[in-house]
Amino acid sequence: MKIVRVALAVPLPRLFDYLAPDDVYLAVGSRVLVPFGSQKRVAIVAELPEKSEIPTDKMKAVILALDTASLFMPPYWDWLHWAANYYQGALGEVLFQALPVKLRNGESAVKNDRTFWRINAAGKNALASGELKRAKKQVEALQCLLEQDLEKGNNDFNTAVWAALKTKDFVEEITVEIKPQPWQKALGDKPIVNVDNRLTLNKQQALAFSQLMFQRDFNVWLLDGVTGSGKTEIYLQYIEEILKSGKQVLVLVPEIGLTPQTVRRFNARFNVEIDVLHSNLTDTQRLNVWERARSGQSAIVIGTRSALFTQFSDLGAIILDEEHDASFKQQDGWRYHARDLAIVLAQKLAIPVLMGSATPSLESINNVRNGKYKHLVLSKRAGNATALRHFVIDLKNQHVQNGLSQPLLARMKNHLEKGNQVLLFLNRRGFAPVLLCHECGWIAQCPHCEKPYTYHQHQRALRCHHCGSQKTIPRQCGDCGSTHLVTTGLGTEQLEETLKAQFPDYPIARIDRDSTARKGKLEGYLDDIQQGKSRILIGTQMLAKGHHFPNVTLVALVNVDSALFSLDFRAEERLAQLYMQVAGRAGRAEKQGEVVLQTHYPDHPLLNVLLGQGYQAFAEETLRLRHAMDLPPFSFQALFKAQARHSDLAEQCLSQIADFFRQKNITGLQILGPMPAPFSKKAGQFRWQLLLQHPLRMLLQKALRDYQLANLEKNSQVRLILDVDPQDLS
DNA sequence: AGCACGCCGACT
DNA sequence: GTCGGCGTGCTC
Repeated sequence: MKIVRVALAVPLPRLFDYLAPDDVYLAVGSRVLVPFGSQKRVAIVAELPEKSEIPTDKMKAVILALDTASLFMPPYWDWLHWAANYYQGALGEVLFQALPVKLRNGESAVKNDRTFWRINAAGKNALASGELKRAKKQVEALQCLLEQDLEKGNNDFNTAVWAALKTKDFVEEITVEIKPQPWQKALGDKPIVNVDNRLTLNKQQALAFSQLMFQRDFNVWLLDGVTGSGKTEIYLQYIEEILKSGKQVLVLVPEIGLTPQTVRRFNARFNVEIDVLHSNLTDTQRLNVWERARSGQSAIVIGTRSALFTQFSDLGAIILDEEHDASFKQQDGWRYHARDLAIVLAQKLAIPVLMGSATPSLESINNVRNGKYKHLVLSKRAGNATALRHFVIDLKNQHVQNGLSQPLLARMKNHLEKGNQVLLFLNRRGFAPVLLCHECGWIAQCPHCEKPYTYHQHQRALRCHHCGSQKTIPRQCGDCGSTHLVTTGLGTEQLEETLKAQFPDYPIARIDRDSTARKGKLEGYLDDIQQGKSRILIGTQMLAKGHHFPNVTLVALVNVDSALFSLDFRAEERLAQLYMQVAGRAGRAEKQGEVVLQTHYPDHPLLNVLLGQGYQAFAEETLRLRHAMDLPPFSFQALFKAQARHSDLAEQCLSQIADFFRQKNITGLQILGPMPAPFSKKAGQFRWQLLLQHPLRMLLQKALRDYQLANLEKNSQVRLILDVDPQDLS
């Protein structure tokens, strides 16, 4: 008997040893079925050790080998180990997440046949006789089958429809053997690219393109181009070159960016095999894409964050659009950043990464400065959109109605009466309410940390989220003595109510996570907006990206203050990115566009830099401030989050961890907290957090490894999450 | 993460 | 008497 060390899909930071007969071939990276506790589970062979610490009589035996070879190609295997280590995830969780669901559940990885539904004579008769007219979907399915067979699990009808047709004996299952053929072969005599769709590059684009062509090995390129400057055309022509060299391309886009238009543009340009990984694929379809990329059948794979785990037989480049977008950060399970992981993968594969943004993250701008990334700049806009006018409304001493000032209401009225649409943005990401004086703009601040206190309504208290100190709510402004103190922030529903009362004649669309939770809802709303059925649009971040609304002429950022004084140091950066995107929304067509910002701080220096000098200047100024305060990208962070039914338990758990790091006495390590999380109580759970910060990534990593090795005793009533390089401190 | 074990309240 | 609520502890 030999020993196999396997990884399981459990969040435990260890591997498990099993016995296997000597004559069973088990490759590292292949799957096995093992008994685990009272269940049978799929595991991945991680190592084949000589001996085990576990006594032989305690070890169980592998039930079955599921693969004859590793499911992970060597560079991907190394990369996933690196990722598990860096993001402090359990190897099992990481490896399993990198596989399509069907493979996680133990289904066969090699598919050499495909099963199709085919209509039979009885089905044709049924269709002709109209006997099925009550089962609309079944009729539709049969009609599709008249045209062609449909693959099982890879079509637009659900399993219930097929089950019904099968029992009525109207359809048959046809199994066809398939021989995978590389995409070049599938292409045949057709050219890779439809040349007549290709746009001519302007001087700037051509310069950027020739730089890209000049260095074809591992390089990270930041294509920094304003909206409409033609980033996509560069991507397309770059992809063309990669394809011509016989290699495949991975295209990563933000969640909101994977629209039918994007896919259509790729399909119109290229004749090659393109696979799209979007959120409503079936598990069978996902497995197909995985298999096709791995065996070289697809030339291009387009997808969101998780598409990064597609393996390719011969990948030539990774394109990552909207590099700054928050959706590249996984926010549950093991919390990786797809942009950063893509770069590590590209390095292992010795291929280039091309990422683009109109508003690059400060991390990336800094990486350009220190020479890690190469900068490509597109500053010229292709079209001739009319210049945008912006207005800052000073909220101090204004009559404000649920966050809406009179000048804003007047401006809205004006635009609406001209027949145009109005878009109101509420930026609630990383939101924590702050107490401020409506007359002079004074903010209640912690005297020790010089950071704004967070207003806790139910506790009737102000609390500092840096040092944890607490204070009763003052009745007067600390500066001018006024008693008119207000809290920043309101919700989209509140805003909708107020606007309904103000503008009863204009239909309102509210677009946020809650109102668009159901599938297809967002698309419906967007259609209504396009057709002008909604005149006032209220939205969060979702509405800012990618959509083009030609009749929106007024865009207002209702709630800028909470971003200017957020606990999260990235809030200003996000506001600036939102502002730039929003500015791209208004006035794209012939009509004059206006952007309005409401704030108690019209003189805020960062706001002035952004509005007066643009994003680049804003980024430089903000980087200077981050540098002065040792914040990322000039330091590295890890965030521990604890949740428990009792506040004390969560706090104690983090205190214990904080003590552990304090005892280690690591030079340069800052230990901030434990402090209550900005939303300190959610769904009956109390949330606390502890932030670690170090100027050197390596030393922070070492500290985290020491912590994992120490294996501190933990209370099972506390849920503990570790977020390496957190993007969101709230 | 699952799942079993175990110890208390409200049901036929 | 027992069905099932979820706290606790373990998985090679």
